[in-house]
Amino acid sequence: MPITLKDIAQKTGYSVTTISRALGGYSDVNEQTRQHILHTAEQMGYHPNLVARTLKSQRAHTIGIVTPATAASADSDFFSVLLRGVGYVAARHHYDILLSGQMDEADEMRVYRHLVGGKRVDGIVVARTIPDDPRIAYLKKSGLPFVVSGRSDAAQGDDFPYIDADNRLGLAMLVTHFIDYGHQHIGLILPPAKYMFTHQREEGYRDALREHGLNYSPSYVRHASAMDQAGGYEAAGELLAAHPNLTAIIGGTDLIALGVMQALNERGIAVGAGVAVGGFDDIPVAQYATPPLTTIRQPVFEIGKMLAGMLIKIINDESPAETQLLIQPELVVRNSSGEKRK
Amino acid sequence: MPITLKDIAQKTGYSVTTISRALGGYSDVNEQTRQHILHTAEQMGYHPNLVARTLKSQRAHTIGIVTPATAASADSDFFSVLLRGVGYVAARHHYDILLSGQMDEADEMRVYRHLVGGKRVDGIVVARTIPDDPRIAYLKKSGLPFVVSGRSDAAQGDDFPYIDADNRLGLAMLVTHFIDYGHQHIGLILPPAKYMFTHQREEGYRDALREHGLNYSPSYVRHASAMDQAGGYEAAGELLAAHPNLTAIIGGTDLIALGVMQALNERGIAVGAGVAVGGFDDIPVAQYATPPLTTIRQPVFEIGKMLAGMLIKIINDESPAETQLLIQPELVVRNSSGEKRK
DNA sequence: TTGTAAGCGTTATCAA
DNA sequence: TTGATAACGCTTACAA
Repeated sequence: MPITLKDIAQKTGYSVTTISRALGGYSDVNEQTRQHILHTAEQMGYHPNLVARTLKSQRAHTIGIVTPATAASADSDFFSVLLRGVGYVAARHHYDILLSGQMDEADEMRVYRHLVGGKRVDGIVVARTIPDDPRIAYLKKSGLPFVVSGRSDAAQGDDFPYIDADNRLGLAMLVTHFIDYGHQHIGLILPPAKYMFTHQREEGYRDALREHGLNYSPSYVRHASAMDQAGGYEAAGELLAAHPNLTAIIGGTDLIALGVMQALNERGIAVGAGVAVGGFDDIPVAQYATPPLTTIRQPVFEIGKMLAGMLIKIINDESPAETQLLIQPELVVRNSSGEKRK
Repeated sequence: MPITLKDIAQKTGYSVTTISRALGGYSDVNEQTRQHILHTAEQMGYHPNLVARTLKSQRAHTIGIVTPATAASADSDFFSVLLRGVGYVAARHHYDILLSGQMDEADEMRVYRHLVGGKRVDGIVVARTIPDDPRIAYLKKSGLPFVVSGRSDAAQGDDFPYIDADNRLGLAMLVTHFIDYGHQHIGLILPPAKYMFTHQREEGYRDALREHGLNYSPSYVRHASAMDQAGGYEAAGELLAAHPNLTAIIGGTDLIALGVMQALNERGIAVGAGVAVGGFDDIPVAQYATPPLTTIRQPVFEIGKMLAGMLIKIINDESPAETQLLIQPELVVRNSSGEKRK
């Protein structure tokens, strides 16, 4: 049913080789011949078989991404926006995106091998790093170009191309903001410890406290069981019970912060005036929360675009100007901060 | 660098054919031989080249989706969630997803030809239909399996596999709810007319009014210039200026409804008590709006899952039980409805 | 039980 | 300027 070079060859009387060259725009084809071939191909509705072309050329013009097992959950917003950014730039370079899904987390390395070994992609985008990420170790060995959203282990130098929001700085900015607003007892509810950015945000918390001469109390810090509102709600309940003296609580993500707000509401504590709340990410919901949520904005869509640009350059041996980028996030103050105290 | 069947053949002394059969689990291979080959393949780190396999077998185990040009905009939530649903089921059937992006809307048919002609996908999911959708006409001709989120033209029978939320019913439910709450003058701000679901929702509006013996006034209906908050805001301004007697306004999507709320706030009209507002879609933001937004919930993630299941069945000639599904949406009453009037 | 050979549709090398 | 021929890595008749 689909038209091949052979079909055009038969119809025009030329060899497959000549058809290929005419369509490929090579100079060593008679102009008349080319016109005839182009015209015939057009009217026959020819479209190259990209599978065959990829097999031969070893170029797929495709970027691979593994969708996280959590993709069905609330957190998936981050991934969706990143993907959109990658897709935006990919389309403009005529690259496609191959999404390979995992059934569960244990499945993840299998999917990476599937993607790398399958030869259908020229490069891979890795998202949501964990400390000492095995995917990165594997990709380094594989030789396939890849870029990473996030870092994996600063101690080991992170010697691979990445773009990361400066999570440490972001959380430090938020803590500094609350200190500036007169808070001395600031709680923190972190996402699960497995994620790399969790540690970076925690570090920012400690750094900012130290910098302002405040005491760092480990018991002010808790991990939510999951990176969603329910996790934040639960952890906030525990934290509030243990430390009624807290005047501000930071959620390690906006969803966690929404859970914190929920817990406060339930206890009749006014968000802002009673206990100030801050989040991280600036998801769309943040500005619609009641009160609107103070948070740290990171440009996820932009990061996706930059990742794709970087990866495509690497694929084409163009060596991008920067291969390790730390993006400065932005403090967005809203009413969940309450009034400045003094 | 990557290991091929040939490499294993050389190492073991068997022919490529035997290697292929041993790995493929065929019965006509000596058990000892198979063990030896399996073991060697394993320790050499063999992974099949899926490009070659696809070229030979004409099966890509991949589902194609074209990302809309609007994917960078606020509306893209719908697409992201649908994609997640498709991906969820695809992964469980060991199918991958090939995303092909368009640069702009004019580019769209080119991308579909690219996807169909390229032979890298076994089927395609189409989203966000328009009346008389040319993509559907093209896919029908192409012979490639496809499923559609949405219908295209009821008059022509929509003779293709689809799953659609019952938009007509959904909006009728919403109108009926407002009528039940005592409203007689209900405005409607629709998304752009190019989308199929816009017309279905408008139909639901008219049907419900008629059913309850209320007059349908075309001037109560406006189209937003875009399917986002700004579009809703602008159109609401015009509508309110022209018809100060309206006591309820429905946004054709939640984002439009948020724009309506913004316009009301600006005029000092209380959402709910002053003018009731309703939306459609139940995006996450809806429940966080102030006041929370009454809306119609459609199970987009579920629809994505069902679409993938249906498509994979069609690909495998399993003829799914249902190929044309209308999903009943759900009315979610929140405070933007205000109190029941009498 | 194993091997030879052809073919999927393309591109590249080499002659003519 | 054009055409045979081989090759990309795999699967599958068909032989042996």
